[in-house]
Amino acid sequence: MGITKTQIFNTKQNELATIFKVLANPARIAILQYISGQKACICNDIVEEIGLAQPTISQHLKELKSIDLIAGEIDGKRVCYCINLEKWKEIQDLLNSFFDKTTFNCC
Amino acid sequence: MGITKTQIFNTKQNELATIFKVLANPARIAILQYISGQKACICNDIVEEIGLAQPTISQHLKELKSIDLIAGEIDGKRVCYCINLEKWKEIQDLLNSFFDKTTFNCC
DNA sequence: TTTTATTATCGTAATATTGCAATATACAAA
DNA sequence: TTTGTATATTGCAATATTACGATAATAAAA
Repeated sequence: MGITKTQIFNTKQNELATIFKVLANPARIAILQYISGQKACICNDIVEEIGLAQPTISQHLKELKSIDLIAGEIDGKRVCYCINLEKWKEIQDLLNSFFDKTTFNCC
Repeated sequence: MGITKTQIFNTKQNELATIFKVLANPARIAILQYISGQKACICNDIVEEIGLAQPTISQHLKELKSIDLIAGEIDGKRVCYCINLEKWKEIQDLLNSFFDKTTFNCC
């Protein structure tokens, strides 16, 4: 049905899945890598860098913002997107916790 | 278009996205947690445990198998799914490497 | 004010994903 | 062999995602 039965699962499971979903796209991975690689605060050279249309990039940025992975700072007519370090580390910890807790094998 | 322009991105970016995509579903998270929580080798009590139809679970298991996150051992008419510890840790390392390399902020 | 540049939103087309009923397959037990 | 049980596959309906053209919104520059 294309719809996920979130009611069946607990909050943590759904939260984890949501985070993974935001990261589950090479364009968004590339955007994150590009933003983090810049020393100065960079705006939408991202569009030129990535090679997707401006509305597409804008939409991907919105999804990254939806879990606070990045933040946009308005600078005149430009917007500067930066990685939200606090959230970034929080998510890394959350994923590691998932991987560590799920490491026991049954065979 | 629902289709991702993978040609635009490099192998590592696509690989990362694929891994995230497999994990981007609460049912698959729950399956992994359930499998790893069992001391004995557990088969499809998963269907009963999770609360989705058998074909649905079977499909999710197939996706988890597609990146070797789990392996299925045939035991008579039953199949025992276990976490592939080696791959599991490999993926955890890969994700940590992504998070570590992408930690520099621009603002 | 008009123009230009930057970013966001809307609408839409194409493809992907989720979920399940029906069915097929494989194997063990009777 | 037949029956029952466990798992996989197929086919389909519903919804989600990806991408982009057109357009709106915003702000600086002319």
